[in-house]
Amino acid sequence: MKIATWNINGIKARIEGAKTWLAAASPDIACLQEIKCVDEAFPADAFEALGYNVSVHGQKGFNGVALLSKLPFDEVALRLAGDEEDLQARYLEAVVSVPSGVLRVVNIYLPNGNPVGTEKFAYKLAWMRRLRERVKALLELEEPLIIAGDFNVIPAPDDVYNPDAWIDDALFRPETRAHFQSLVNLGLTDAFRACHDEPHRYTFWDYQAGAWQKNRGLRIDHLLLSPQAADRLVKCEIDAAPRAWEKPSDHVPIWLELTL
DNA sequence: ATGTCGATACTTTATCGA
Repeated sequence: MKIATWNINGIKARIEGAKTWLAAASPDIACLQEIKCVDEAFPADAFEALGYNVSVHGQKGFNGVALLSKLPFDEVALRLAGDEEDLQARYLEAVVSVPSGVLRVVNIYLPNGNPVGTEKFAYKLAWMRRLRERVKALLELEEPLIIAGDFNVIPAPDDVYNPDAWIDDALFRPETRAHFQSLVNLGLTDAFRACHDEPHRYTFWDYQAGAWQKNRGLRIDHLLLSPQAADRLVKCEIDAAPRAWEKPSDHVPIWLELTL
């Protein structure tokens, strides 16, 4: 079973690229972030035509996540527990049935948090604490579980082209990295790092200043696995090719294969 | 290099978020 995550940076602007990539890569489940549209505007029919069931949690203009699955959804949850007043569309959790039992997928668009020192950074850290609480509860189910998405976290200095230039950024602040480590320390496996130890492998290149051409990127899109999922991990790859396409997202897909 | 992109609005050029 192949599971992918991709911050597409606007589904209206990216529908052709998304269809092209999905048709070629054919993941069984795809987690999309930053769809930047309301539920009614999401082009579900285009993905249904490719064989996907579609679940959307959108909002006007910003954020927004969607789950595409060739397997039907048994359960869907659209909110991250812990703050009833948080209305930002950044979370979508689903359960599907697989031959070995169930697979649970949590699709997240974790807050960016810049600039540091503002309420945005406080919101990011609070959101990470809420995510940790949810994941802690889910791990007690002892199921294959994947937390996938745009984490807006650079886990280590080897995951950024120039760590010194990023030390004051919300994606790389010590507090951010500590919160991410605390999440992983619940017993999760970073699927990409379980399969690859080479430094400077990226999932994002800024649109500005020729970042893609100069390979000045960040590894901020992640697939974290429960022990039951990690035991079944076969491979995990970043597909950087779409970054060179016409009208690209600034992120590229990352996917993994599990034996389920 | 203040270098780009996507969405929005009392739109045709600004603003915001990333």
